[in-house]
Amino acid sequence: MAAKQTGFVRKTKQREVILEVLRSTKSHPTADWVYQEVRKKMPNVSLGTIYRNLKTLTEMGEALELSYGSTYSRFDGNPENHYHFVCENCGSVIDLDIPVTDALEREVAEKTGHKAASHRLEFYGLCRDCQTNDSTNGSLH
Amino acid sequence: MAAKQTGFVRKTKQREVILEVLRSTKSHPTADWVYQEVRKKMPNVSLGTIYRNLKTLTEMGEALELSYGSTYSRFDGNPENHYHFVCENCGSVIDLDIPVTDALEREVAEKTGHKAASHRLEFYGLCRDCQTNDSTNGSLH
DNA sequence: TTTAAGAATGATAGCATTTATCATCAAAGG
DNA sequence: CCTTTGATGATAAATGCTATCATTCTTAAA
Ligand SMILES: [Zn+2]
Ligand SMILES: [Zn+2]
Ligand SMILES: [Zn+2]
Ligand SMILES: [Zn+2]
Repeated sequence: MAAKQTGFVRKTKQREVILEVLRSTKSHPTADWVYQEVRKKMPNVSLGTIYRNLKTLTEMGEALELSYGSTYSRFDGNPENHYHFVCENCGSVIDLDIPVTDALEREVAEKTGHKAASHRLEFYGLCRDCQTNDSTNGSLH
Repeated sequence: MAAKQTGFVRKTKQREVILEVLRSTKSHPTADWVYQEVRKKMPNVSLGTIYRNLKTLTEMGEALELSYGSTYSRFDGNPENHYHFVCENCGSVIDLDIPVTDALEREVAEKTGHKAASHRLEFYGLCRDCQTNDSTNGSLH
């Protein structure tokens, strides 16, 4: 579950491009979206390589894996902890510029005895765009 | 995606037992765990019926669907919003008795313009039990 | 620069969870 | 009792991801 047992991590062109693609967007893309983008630069890349490297990058602390809903993961090229807003109309996942409060973790430790090392906070509702456009149901991409 | 188009929801023995089982535990079980439990009372119940009704119950506001990680969903028989602690050692999901702060949603609306209708907060770390037992890796159930 | 070790890749098969299908059953209302 | 139609059980299928493996490529030592 941690890094490989005896091996080390080699630098590959594939992982480089994958990280490049991941950092080029704020859309918190799925593995398949990354796959399609990477294929534009490396037509022969394998989907398995995408999954493999997204996992490796996450373990290396270069990316975050998000999972809203149970069907698929999204990935985040910004590895620093931050909060997200998930629009229930258009499906977009938006970074929030509000401070990460470690005070919450202390509160949990004090009140419950469970020692939190991290926390995750997400908001669900209507994003700014979907409030003005009164479409009943957005595109969801 | 919402309730069925023209129909209505009938009362069935299956859904009754499923909700009963879901309310009988605080372990935030998976669909398969619910399935095994319901089978003890209704040996011929179908797994499809479990999934179908867990979805229906969630839509009815009688349960919550949680998704930590991307492999499977957990369900919560307590439909009121509350926060969870996920132990990274033993895998258990624990209800937290700390107040739900709607102030966070107001802060998001003020600072970002995105109108949050709900939010979700999870903590990750070592639960109380796993701190005292210095096992390197718990049972994960 | 060559060489050897083994990590990473591409291709593909496999797996686990969830959803769709459909004939049959049964809840609700008259 | 009878009709309507939502719900069920059994099963197939879809989805998202992981495992496998022969081959390729990275790395560091010779
Ligand atoms: Zn939106
Ligand atoms: Zn983000
Ligand atoms: Zn624990
Ligand atoms: Zn709970």
